[in-house]
Amino acid sequence: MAESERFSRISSRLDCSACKVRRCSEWGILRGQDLSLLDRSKVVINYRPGESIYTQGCLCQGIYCIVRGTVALRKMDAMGHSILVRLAHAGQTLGHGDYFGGESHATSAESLTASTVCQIGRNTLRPLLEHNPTLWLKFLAHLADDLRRAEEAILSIAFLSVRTRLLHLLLALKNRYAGAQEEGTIVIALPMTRKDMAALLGTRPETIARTIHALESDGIAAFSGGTVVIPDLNALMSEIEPRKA
Amino acid sequence: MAESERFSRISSRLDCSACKVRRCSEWGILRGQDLSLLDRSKVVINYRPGESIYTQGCLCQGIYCIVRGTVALRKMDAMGHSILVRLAHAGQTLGHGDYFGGESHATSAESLTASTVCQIGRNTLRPLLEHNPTLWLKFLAHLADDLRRAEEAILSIAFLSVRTRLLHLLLALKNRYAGAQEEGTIVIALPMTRKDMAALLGTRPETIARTIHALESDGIAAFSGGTVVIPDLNALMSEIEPRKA
DNA sequence: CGAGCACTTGACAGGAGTCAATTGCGGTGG
DNA sequence: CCACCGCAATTGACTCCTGTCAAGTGCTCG
Repeated sequence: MAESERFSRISSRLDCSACKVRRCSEWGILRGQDLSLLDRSKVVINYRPGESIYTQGCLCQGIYCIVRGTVALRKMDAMGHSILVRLAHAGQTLGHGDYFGGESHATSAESLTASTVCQIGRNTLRPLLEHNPTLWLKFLAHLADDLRRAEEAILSIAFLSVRTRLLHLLLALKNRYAGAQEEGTIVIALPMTRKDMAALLGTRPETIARTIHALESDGIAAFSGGTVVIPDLNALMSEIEPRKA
Repeated sequence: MAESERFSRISSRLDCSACKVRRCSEWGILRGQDLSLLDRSKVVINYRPGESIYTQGCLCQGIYCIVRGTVALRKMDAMGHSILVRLAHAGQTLGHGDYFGGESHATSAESLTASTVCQIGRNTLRPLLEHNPTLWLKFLAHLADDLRRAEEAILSIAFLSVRTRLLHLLLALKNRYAGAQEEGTIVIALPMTRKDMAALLGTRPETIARTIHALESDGIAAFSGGTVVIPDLNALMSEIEPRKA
């Protein structure tokens, strides 16, 4: 592949002070000395689709910041079953839970698209936290949000049908992956396979395929490869919203 | 009830520096000024079984530390379904996720047994965190652990049968609620109702009753009201452990 | 004693998992 | 250029676990 010849694992230098995604992330509050320490110490790594960023059970070396691309966090149990815990996007931080919680990674991170990730090691992180107490708060807020989402995922797996969960997923994907939309019609470019959708909803690929078929029969959504067209968002919404008792 | 006449909502003073559970909690690192600030500022509240400590959606006023008793954290969705997110025991902290993550509580806390809880308000917490950076780390580690457990709960609901999940639950309860055991026989005093066990496993009370019946038929566990007897732990374990492929 | 709740049990239906076969697509190599 | 391989996706057939509805029991409390 021509592109693979041009691919370089370690990026040429990226300037943190000019980094757009930094401002939306935990690192947005850094200034002066701290910012230049971050800039000097970080390691910028490029990943191709499907490549592993870190692996569940392995030693946690630091914290990762996504500059570009979409990353999937997966978790496996003892029997080899695996779920997709969540998707992470540019500007978001990875591995903070593992870094603060224990020595090893509780999940695996895999780049879904071509991605660029900055790795911030322990020795960099420590002085940054000492100089910026606000940074603690940022990570706490992030973790608290992760926890809230995980608890909501438990509720949704326990009580909602696969069909309803899939509709919720489409709604969530719309906010980030919706393309040009014409007169109320919504077009979403799915960032993952059916298999991953199944892993995200805690079900199996076959069930996803069947549910997709049902949605198409009902005219709620039309799937074609990695693209979904939702002709009428209201129809989708009205099926999601809890009926009054 | 005679006891209810003696019940007092606000406790007479408890001395933090003599508090045994404090040493196992986040507050164990506090010394001197900070410790006496905590001691002066905390509010000690007693709860009877079933009483609410805080409610999902309400404003988060601070952080809670359990001195005595067992507390259930519940979460409800828009349709009124509710799960029991986790149990919390003496020495554990409540509400830290909500305090750092947002303005309102993402779960409700309800005392299952007679409990005593210390409330630490925002104005107390702020100076404590400023003087003790380690405290940040403690809360981060606690949240990271909560998150890890929540993710494992998702895995278990998605892939394990109710029967297997119930066995896992018994195993977890054994560590904390197992009473006097004679020659390998394990006796557990359940701290909750069947309904709560169902809410903890993401299923319904009827299914719990049926699964309990099946376990008794198989001689794995004998339920009698709030007591479980497990005659052979190995039989239970061998059903849980993943079979080799 | 009656009300209410926790728990149990039965009958029943349906959603979702499993196994298996088939199709379609993209990449590889001859 | 085309055959072949591997993987994603689909579809069918079938099972059964689990939720739902309903009735009944036993206990506690007022």
